[in-house]
Amino acid sequence: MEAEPLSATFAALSDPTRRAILARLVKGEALVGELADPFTICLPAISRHLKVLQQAGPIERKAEAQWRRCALNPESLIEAASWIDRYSDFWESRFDALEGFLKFELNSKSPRIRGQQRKPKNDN
Amino acid sequence: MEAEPLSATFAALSDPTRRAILARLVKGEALVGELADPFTICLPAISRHLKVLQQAGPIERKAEAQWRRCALNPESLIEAASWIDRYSDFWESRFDALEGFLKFELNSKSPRIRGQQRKPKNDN
DNA sequence: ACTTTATTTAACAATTATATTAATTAACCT
DNA sequence: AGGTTAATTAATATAATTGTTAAATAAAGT
Repeated sequence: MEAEPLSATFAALSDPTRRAILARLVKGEALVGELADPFTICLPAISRHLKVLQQAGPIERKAEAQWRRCALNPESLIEAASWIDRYSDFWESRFDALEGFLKFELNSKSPRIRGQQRKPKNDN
Repeated sequence: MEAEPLSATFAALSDPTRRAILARLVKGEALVGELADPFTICLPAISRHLKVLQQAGPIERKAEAQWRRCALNPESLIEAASWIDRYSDFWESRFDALEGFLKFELNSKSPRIRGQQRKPKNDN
């Protein structure tokens, strides 16, 4: 519940329960009860996590009678990813340097393709 | 200062002072005093922020006499970016849907290139 | 040895976050 | 109307975060 959008988004992502909720929602929309199901913590706690996620941006909730259907709203996640991406130049140049060092003497100076160094997606 | 690496990294990024410190370090290594300079908060507070950043991964500190030289250590940032990237498929399919809608009737069904939809890098 | 410089740690206060149980709201069903 | 279901809010306890000032560490300069 930070004033700055980025701070709020990163804070929202800093909790494993909330990340698990997002991981669930990427598979499709869900009601609060469905989201709460896999967790041992009480429903009000989940409700608060959802509120944090909504206020920080990553999810939206629409009322359907007595239910609340939750869905991903990726805009803020894009903002967060974009912020971290400022450092991709930095780490890519580092990887390039390492790669260059490992390949030195072989086909040195041959142009290399950038990007795609990012690690494969893993769970939670 | 979370047990889980990802939680710790996102928590570290959730503070604007710490993000500003990282933004400074991408331009090159710096001593604690230099990092503290632009801020109005006291030095011990900065020192703690640096400790949080180090324990969460994004920076490393090496002692040089009575100085501590701080440098980026992008590994954990890559992990964080990778985590968010799980959602890129989701938001890209959304953008594709929007794009497809806007272009409907024109050259519909023509294959489109994926990726590069990410927003340009902005400050802090 | 004494002082200065750079940084960290300790002690403390204020704020924020998280979980729990109990109470409340709101819509549906009969 | 009365009861059930879904979810949120209130009240409360506890823990974590952040900032401040004062004290401690540690190396360098004199």
